[in-house]
Amino acid sequence: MAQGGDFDLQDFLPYLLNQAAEATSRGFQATYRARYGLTRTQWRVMANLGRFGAMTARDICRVSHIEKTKVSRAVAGMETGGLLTRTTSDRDRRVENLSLTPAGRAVFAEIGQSALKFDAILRARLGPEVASRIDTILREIIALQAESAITEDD
Amino acid sequence: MAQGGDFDLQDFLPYLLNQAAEATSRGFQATYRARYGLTRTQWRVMANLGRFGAMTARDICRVSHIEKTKVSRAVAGMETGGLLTRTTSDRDRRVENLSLTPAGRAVFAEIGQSALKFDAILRARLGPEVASRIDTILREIIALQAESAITEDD
DNA sequence: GATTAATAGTTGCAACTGCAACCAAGTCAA
DNA sequence: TTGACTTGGTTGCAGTTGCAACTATTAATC
Repeated sequence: MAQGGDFDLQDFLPYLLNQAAEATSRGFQATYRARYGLTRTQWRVMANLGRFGAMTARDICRVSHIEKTKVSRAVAGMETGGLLTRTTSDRDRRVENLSLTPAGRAVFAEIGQSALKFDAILRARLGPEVASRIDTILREIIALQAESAITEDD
Repeated sequence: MAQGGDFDLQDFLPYLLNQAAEATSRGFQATYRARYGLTRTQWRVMANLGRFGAMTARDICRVSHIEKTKVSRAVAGMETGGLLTRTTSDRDRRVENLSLTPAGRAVFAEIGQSALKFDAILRARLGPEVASRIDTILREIIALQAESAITEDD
């Protein structure tokens, strides 16, 4: 029976995923942070709006699994930065419809292009076989966790 | 030629990695945080010390790519929590040798065991083929980024 | 209609983070 | 030795985060 002392962090899947995620994210961060003054959450919000058009904050939370308070603050910042506008819905005045301004769309187009390039370089280095494989696996992992939180009661 | 507007966050490798990492980490976080009051960095420091015995803060930074200030603060907290001791080296009085106390080793053994279990469940769900494959790929990605930061100059 | 519950979004707070600046100790060279 | 440089580790600060508590609006129940 395995003892806790046998545990090696370097083989722990959540740790490996974190390392890989941080390694790749760090490189791209410069693009949206230094060059456009966006936080990561802001960039993600922008990416969703750029992709899907108008959405509510709640929609963004759903599709990208970001905390609603993070989205709230990101949206506030982007609004004052002139990147998006919000209009409260007539049907339900709790709801706000978010959409990128022309300026916001322009920024999205530029960062999006950098992102495509970045992704392509990354995948080129991994090779086509691995590059296509990794997507499937990662999505599987994400889905796994969504469907049921792992409960370990000692 | 691809335009920035074609960009889809859901296919962006850094994003997928982040989602997968967060999904898996969140589940395990409860174990070390709620149950033992450790931060993630503290848990990682502990895992390294538990695995390798005495190390310096600098060593920990090297092997696990954690910022030195994070390590510094984690170590301080763990010391006041009675989980580790530091003794300044005689040869070089800048250096501090860190090692777990018996209490620290006990906690490590328990969390380590939970971690092994957690990892096993995760891999079981993925299936053996994927589980073994993902390690290789992730390590490849980590190594990629280490050897050379991607530079994209528009 | 009044009461209760649910939902969209915000805010306060305490903790965590990253970066740059810092201190103390050691090295190297003249 | 003195000075310039490196290195191990800490600290200050400004920004980000997560959680719980909050407001405002709508829905449900009686």
